[in-house]
Amino acid sequence: MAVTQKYLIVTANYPARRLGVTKLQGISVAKERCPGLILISGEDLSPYRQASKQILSVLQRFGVAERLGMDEVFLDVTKEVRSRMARGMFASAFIGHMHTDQVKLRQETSHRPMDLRAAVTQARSMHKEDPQGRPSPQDQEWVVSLRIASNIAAEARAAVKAEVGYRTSAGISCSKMLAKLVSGMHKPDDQTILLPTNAPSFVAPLPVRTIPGVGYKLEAELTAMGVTTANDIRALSKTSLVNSFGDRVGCYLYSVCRGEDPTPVVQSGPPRSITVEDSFKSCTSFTAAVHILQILVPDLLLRLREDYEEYQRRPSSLTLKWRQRKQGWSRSSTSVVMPVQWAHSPEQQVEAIVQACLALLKRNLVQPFSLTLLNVGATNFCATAVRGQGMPEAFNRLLCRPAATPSNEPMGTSEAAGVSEEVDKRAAAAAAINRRRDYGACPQGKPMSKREERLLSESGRLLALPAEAQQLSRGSGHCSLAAGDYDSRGDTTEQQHNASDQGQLCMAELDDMQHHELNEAAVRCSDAERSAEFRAEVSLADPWVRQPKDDLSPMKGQSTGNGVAGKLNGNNPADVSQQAQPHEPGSAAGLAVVSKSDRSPSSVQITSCTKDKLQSSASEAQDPIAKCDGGEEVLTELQRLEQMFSGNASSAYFPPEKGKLLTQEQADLALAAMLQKEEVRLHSKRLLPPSGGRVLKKKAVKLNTLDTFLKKTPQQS
DNA sequence: CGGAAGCAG
DNA sequence: GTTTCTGCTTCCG
Repeated sequence: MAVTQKYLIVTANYPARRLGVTKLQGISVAKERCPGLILISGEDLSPYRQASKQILSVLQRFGVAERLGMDEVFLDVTKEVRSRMARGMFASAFIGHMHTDQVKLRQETSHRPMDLRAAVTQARSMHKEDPQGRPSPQDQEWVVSLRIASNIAAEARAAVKAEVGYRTSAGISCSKMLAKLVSGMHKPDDQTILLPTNAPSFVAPLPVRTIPGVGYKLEAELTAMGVTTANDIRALSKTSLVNSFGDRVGCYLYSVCRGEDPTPVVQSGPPRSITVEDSFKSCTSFTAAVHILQILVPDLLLRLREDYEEYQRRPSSLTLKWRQRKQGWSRSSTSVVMPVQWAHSPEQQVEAIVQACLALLKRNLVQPFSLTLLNVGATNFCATAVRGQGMPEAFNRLLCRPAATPSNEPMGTSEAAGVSEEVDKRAAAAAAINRRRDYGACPQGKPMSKREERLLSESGRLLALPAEAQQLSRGSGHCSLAAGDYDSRGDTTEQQHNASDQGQLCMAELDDMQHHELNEAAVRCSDAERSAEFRAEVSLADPWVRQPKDDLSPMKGQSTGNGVAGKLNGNNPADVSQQAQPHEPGSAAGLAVVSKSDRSPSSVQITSCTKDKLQSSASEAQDPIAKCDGGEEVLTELQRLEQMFSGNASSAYFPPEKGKLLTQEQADLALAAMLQKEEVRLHSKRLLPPSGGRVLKKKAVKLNTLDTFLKKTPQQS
């Protein structure tokens, strides 16, 4: 069995791999090698996200868990090891395969040179004897703690199997790098131990590419220097490594080639970004790009809604990335303040994002272009306010999530959304994801003909699969996604049907005039304006926001030249001093559990988080603002703003963001800007009588500052 | 600070 | 024929 995306195999189960099916293989090649191959569409990742979440929530019971991509987790079980030692619960034996220098390695595939496998699968050793020889006291301490760690790993994996149903593999050692290196040694469904004693000789002969953090580029650079193995790196001085590769990478390489890795396991929180993307052979016009965005954006919004339900947070930035045909791998990207009003209807939200993306695209590209990928994403998440907390009820209704309600209280109106409705939404979204297709592209990587290319760029319309590609999809039974898609399009217009019959599905042309207007409006609305609006809407404080580095780093500014490499993938080197020292014998045990599922060979996503900060910051944000009756109608925007402004409540609505507290003045300025803008809007719609200066009267001082503020902000252009 | 690049699965 | 769909971190101007 294999999972597909577009025309590629993205992962395959072990029987298929044995027959030569590999990751990122063309489906046709895979079918040749394995005619009976069963293909599963992997376009919708949500089942994998869910599975990953379940697995992570089990593993988290055993220690500090750090997600690595979609299906691997680092677990630091130091605490549990110590606790067991303190209680006298010593393990009588290792569980798993002890990796020693005697065990030969083999390369699993040339496709993935970084994967290490033991050449000879030893008889499964549940009670492997301790290594022979006379270990030093230090080594002996490691033996004791890693014996316990290997038992914990076995328990954790057993729990995953019992509770979620997946087989897993694990590596057990004193650091992330070592645990990871040996984790796949006895895949599937077994674990491998590496004693720190054996680390230097284990690492030395490895090709540099096997070292986590050494990718394609770094390997190439090293090779150019005549360095191919970890041992070759050892010949280089730390100074020369730092000179060649910079502080971070240089120090990391220096440590790692000696079998040492000081990077700590860092508890993973909720994702810091959520993105959706689609690739295609070609997209040459803004109109075509809009079609693609209209498929992607609803999916993004659904994921954001789910994220909101889980974490009560909203993103404050919208990012757009694209790849151009000629540029190969590189992606360009740009971002703006998230243009969405969360109180608006889903349709309005989609439209707002699509138009913002279009504006970004227009700012960066001129037709005709040739995009091969679009990615829309949300980042900079901020926690939302809690209902109540001294906010006016109108504000609560508009901007806040509901306060926790007692279980016996009847469901509110909007929150009552209902479980079935949620399920419907998810199903609809899955259908939407499955509507993703190759657009102008063909499966099997068949390029578009010149004529098709020309048609695409001339008409600005989107072409779908040519007839022969449809035939292929239908006939072979693979890519059931593509075939089923056509059949299930109940809403196709007549025009589309006709086009489809000719082998070219022209998706409905949008009303260009309408687009043009909307786009102009989007461009007119400056980022600063949207920013002000948005900040009012969300963000009291982000409970998961990272502490500013200064706070975490008492050693900031000090030298890191003590052999401690900065974490390659992300930590302040100073953190190490405050966490378990992986190389301090007996005090720590790193454990990597590599959770590679067999049931569905790929998975994703997050679980836990700490919410303690939310309450405190929310209560800090309380402000003695004018109370409103709960039962009144929703205020008009202008009234609402005025109320906030006159009530001196601005700071309540522009509270800490990313650890920074807006000053009262800044908050007032932002609020005043919103107020002014809203007045202009209402005037332009003739909803207000001409009465300039109304705002000015209220807070003359502030608005003087506002004038200078606006002058300094070159947003008129 | 935004965007590019590199790494990861 | 270097490709999928993500997500993270660091570097750099």
